[in-house]
This record gives sequence, structure tokens and C-alpha cells, in this order.
Amino acid sequence: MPELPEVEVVRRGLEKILQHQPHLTEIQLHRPDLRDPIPVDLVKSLKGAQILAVDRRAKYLLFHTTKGFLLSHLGMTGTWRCLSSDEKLRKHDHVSLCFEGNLQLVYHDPRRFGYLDFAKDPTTHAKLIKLGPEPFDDAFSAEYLRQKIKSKKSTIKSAIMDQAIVVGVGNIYASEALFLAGIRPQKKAYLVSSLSCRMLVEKIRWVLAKAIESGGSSISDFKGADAQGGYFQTQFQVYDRKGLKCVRCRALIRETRIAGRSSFWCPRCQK
DNA sequence: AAATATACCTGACTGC
DNA sequence: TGCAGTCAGGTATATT
Repeated sequence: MPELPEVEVVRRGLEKILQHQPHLTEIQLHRPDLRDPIPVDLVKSLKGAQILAVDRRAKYLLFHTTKGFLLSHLGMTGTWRCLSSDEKLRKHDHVSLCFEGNLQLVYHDPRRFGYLDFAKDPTTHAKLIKLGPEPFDDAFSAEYLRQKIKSKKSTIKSAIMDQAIVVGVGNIYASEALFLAGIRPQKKAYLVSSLSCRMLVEKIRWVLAKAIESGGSSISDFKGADAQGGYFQTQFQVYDRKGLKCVRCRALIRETRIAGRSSFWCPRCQK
């Protein structure tokens, strides 16, 4: 489901729900066998902890507590939602975080590609340590990007989706940012000029920011923790628009598979 | 070493 | 209606 904008929208929803900094009274693992199994000692590590904040690093949510951090990656289909006291658990509800005052947050994930872990210090966590800069950070500059890709033989689309180069860009926003920057997704990364890198950094930031403003993209069943779907999908310029007219030049949008992922582009606007 | 392919899962949708 | 095939917002691991 989620690229950076969707995860950020979820983070903001959770932050609001947990703003009074409740204590965790109980953690229930209904089904811990995610793609990476949830470690059982997470329950005892977090029991009684008080929520201080909900942060985000890349596509990971970080529940910051008095006892350490709960890391949550939503994979393709993960969601967090509030469960009222009279509601029953549904199929694919794998974890319950029970808080004082009848508040219960449920992790739901049909495909179980999501990830949950406890970390005392997330900055040294194996999953986070290899990640590149946040797209809105000054470290993600045109010069940095050019340096990173100048000898890369993969496509530029694969490069910007590489979480070691920049975090948060997934399959949808990669196609969108490349369209906005006028670069074909299948172009070899080392052929992308410094000037194009400048454009690309700008457009990645712009499209991610716009998507956050719109509450994320709700294709299939994405919902923020406040149960509201986003509407950025209505603003897609190229994604899932194969055969439709380019919004800018009216040429027909094409679809190409790059590294196994569908990629959409305009043959006239992108070089 | 780096680039690409495959695997991990379930559900929704297509075409027969 | 059912059944087989394909595809999906991600990422770790295997294979070239």
C-alpha cells in the first residue's frame, strides 16, 4: 500500500490519536508470522510503556515510548486502525496495542509483508542503518543524487526507488516524479545530467509533498489511521493511465515493465 | 560487485 | 458460478 506520503499520513493520524501519551496496558500478537516473524519478546519489552511520540523514518513508523521504539513497516497492505470496545477482530488483524482508557490500535495486513520490531535505539537498527537520506532533507541535493548515480548502469527509475539512495519513493511516485522531471523511466541512470538531477530532486519533493497534502493515494483500500482515504490518485499524471492521453501534450501514455514493476510514461514529454 | 529475477502472501479482477 | 491466470503501493534473498 504505502509509499512515503501514505506512511506520513498514517503517522499524523496516529500522532493525533496518541497525543495524550497513553500507557500501553497490553500487546497481543494474534498472528506473529509475518514475512519476518514478530519477535515475541516485543510484548514484554513494551508492556507498560508510555507513548511519547510517533515518528517516521523512510517508510517506517516509529512509536517512540518510554521503554524504546516500536518499529512498524506496512509492507504492501499494512494498516493501523482504532478498534472500539464493542468491535470484533477481523480476518488479518495480527496485533493489538491496548492502551489505558479502552483505546485499542489494531495492525491489519492481509499479505503479511509488513514488519514489526522493538528497538532500544532505532538509529543503529539493521533495517534503518542502510537507508539513504529523507527526500526533504538538505542532504538529498542534486549534487548528491548525481554523485550517487553517475556510474549506475540500472535505470533511473530503479535508482530513485533504491532506498539506499533516497527513501520514500515507491512505484507510483517514481513514475510521477519522472514524468514531472521530463525523464524516461528506462533511461540509464548514469546518463541523467546534473541539470536533470536538479529537476528530479525538485519534482520528487514536490510530488511527495502534494500527495501528503491530499491525504495520500487510496488505490485499493488505503486508509489513514483516522479511517479517511486520501485522494491523490485523482491527480496521477501517468500512473495507471496506459493508453490515456497525456495531460500535458495529449500523446498516449505508455506502460513498460522495469525491474518487474509497471512503469508509466509519456513518449513526447519524457526524454 | 552490481543488476536483475524470484520469493514472500492474500485478494481482486479478467477471461474462459 | 467456478476456475485459472495475472496483478498489486515493498523488500530480502537468490541468481546471473
